[in-house]
Amino acid sequence: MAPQAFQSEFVRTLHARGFVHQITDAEALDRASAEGVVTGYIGFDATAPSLHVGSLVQIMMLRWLQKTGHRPIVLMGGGTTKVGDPTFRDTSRVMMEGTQIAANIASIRTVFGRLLAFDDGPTGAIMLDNDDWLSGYGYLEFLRTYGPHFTINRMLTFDSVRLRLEREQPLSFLEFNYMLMQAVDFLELNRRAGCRLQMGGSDQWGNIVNGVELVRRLQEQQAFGLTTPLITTAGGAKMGKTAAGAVWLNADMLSPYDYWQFWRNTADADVGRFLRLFTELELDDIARLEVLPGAEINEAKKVLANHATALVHGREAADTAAAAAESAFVRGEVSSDLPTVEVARDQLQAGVPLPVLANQIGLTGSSSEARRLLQGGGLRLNDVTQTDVNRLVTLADLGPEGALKLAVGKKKIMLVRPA
RNA sequence: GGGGGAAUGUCCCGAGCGGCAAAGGGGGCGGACUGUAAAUCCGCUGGCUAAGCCUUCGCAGGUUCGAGUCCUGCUUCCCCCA
Repeated sequence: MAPQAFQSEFVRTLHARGFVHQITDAEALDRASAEGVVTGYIGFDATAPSLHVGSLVQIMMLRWLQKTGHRPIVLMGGGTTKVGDPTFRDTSRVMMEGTQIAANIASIRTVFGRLLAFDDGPTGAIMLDNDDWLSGYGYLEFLRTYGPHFTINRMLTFDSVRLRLEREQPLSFLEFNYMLMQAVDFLELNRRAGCRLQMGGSDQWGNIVNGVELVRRLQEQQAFGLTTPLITTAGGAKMGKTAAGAVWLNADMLSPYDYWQFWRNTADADVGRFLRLFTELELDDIARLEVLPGAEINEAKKVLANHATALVHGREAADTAAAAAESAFVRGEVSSDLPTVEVARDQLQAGVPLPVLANQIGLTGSSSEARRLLQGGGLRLNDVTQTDVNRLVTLADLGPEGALKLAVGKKKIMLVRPA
């Protein structure tokens, strides 16, 4: 079916913006979306206190779902996280404690408040936790109820299982059951909230299909699955990893400034694709931006950074980050919006070896790393490249604004103030 | 139950006759060149207020001046036989 032929705004939009990898029954989903409100869900792991940009594609789909007149469900995997999703993982995941999981869910929840409209209307978003039903099942009950609907023969054919076995890596029985739990999630959501659509990354296809089938068998109703392509950078790398670690969505784990920088540093070749996926700009505008020649493409990257940051952190934080970047990179000024760390005045009075200070404020991962950077000419104090490992930093290094600027490379910049 | 293999730097893959902070890649970071891009070239890629000290090769012991390397036991995985 050609993209233009889609009747529903929902399917048409996702298609046009590059979200769609596979759909279980595209025509039927399109029809259902054109006829009325479709309730759809995406499951999120609760292994960390924040989601990262790897989940952003999924989040954007929930936004579009709601924007185009349907109802999104955010399903937190409180129950499944106790088991650990083995899908396309080489090694088993560690099991997590309930209290930790609950804390993670609470933290993740804060991000969704800005991204989706949670209200009582027909398209109001809702958030659920699969622990609510999964932990309630008794073993025999679960086996009797759902066991008959799955065959080992079939389960072994799913790539997620097959590849693990082929690579001769262990797959525990616990993990093997993961796909059953995810299928049951879909069923429960169908019963509780009339959910008919599950979306996810392409690696979730097998799990999603299982859910679609379970709903069809037990509810005698057609359900849909939709997966996104794996989003990689033009360099072929999985998206969202930087030296500093994952690109978190929670501001307390990655500052809006760094988040803005992440998008600003997008490779030329990725700009158009990312604008379509991670902003809600009109496609016509994006088409204009992505073909900007040479260095002008940087304007498109700023637009991308502004919009992407505004979505997650708000307009104000995005503007602040953009302004800080402008002053730091374009004018080379010390901006108070740069990440700032306070250091005891006494310490500066006495003098601190530069590598020790760099490590102390978290600019580098270790003082040894700082030393190496220093020797390689990669560390600057107040914009002057330093090479002396024994350089002492003192109060004399403070600038007119009472702060000193430490930078690793061109992009990792921090301010130090005495306290 | 019996026999044979495997586990290496907390990103990954992977070499390693008893002298090892441990070859070589990939990835990442820094530098040069640029446009806060890509490509290319060069450097770095255990920790420590550091000419020194400390910790690393699945786990626990042992032999030795000295163990990733040899011996014993254990754990996990793979293969063959039953």
